[in-house]
Amino acid sequence: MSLTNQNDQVETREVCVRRLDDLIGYNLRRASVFDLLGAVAALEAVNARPVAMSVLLSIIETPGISAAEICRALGMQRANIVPVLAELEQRGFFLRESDRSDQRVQRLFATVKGEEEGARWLALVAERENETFHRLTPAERRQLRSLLARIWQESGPKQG
Amino acid sequence: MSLTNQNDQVETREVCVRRLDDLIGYNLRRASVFDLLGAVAALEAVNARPVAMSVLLSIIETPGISAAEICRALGMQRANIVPVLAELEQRGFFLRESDRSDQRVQRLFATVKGEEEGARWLALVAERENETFHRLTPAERRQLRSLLARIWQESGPKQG
DNA sequence: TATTGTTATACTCTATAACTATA
DNA sequence: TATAGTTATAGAGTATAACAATA
Repeated sequence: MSLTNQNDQVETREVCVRRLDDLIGYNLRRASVFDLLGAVAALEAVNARPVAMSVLLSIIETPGISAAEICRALGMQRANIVPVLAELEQRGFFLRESDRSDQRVQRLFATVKGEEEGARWLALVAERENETFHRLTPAERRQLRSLLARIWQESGPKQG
Repeated sequence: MSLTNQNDQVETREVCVRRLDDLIGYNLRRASVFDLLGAVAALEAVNARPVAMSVLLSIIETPGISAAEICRALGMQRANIVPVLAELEQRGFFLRESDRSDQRVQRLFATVKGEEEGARWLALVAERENETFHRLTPAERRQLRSLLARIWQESGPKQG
């Protein structure tokens, strides 16, 4: 027991940080910005932004999801989803339906056009990722995704 | 030869993207934001921001580096480093010295106080990373950092 | 009292254009 | 002409406060 704890303690301090490049967070940020530039470029052809794609895919993947639920899932503020939804709605990608049991919430459902467009956007970004991560093998990409998911997922509603 | 190529082709398409969560970039972004919140919180106690830390550490790690060189290394605009340097200079963390052979450039050198503060900031952020990445083992953290570094490093001056 | 959708607003970060001085 | 440092400004992205309607 105590031996195991001791080993964990030692292991926790095993990662030595001497320079900026040693920080995981720094590399995380640089890689994320690098990737984001690619995603923005890939979505330019279809007049979309990464956040809009995330919102549309949330509606497609969870039919009937509400705006507030999307915000909680994506980690964004309720106020900021309003113009995003307005544009997606104007382009005919989803419909709003009042919840019968709770008049406050609007249930969102993707149209066929919205489903097609969302799938197209996702494919464009996924294709671009082949370039962005061309230095990594498929196995390395899967592992990277798995490691990243473990960092932020199940982290609770508010960072922690 | 052609068999190898075929296998590579197959491998490139092996990573299947059906949902938003399948995108590496999405997980990259979420993990980066999650980490950044921690870094910002860790640096609040010393009145610093992540970018200011990166700039100060650049000066410490490369004595005599110029502002333009820092910008190229960190991937930021020259215009945006001005207020960052102004604050670091005002706090006495580095000195400017005109380059003798080129009067346009200023060589930047950290003071002892600046070196101490930079090391302190780095330690604070590194300590925070132990929380941020507590779900990953030390080996996984090193591998993550290695994978991330390969994504953005040696990517040329302008994304690619 | 709490939540949804919304508006308005502020703040941060980043991007662009232009200027000067030097090369 | 090209670059360094600088200024001013514009644009995203995100955050906060408040509101009406509903629970």
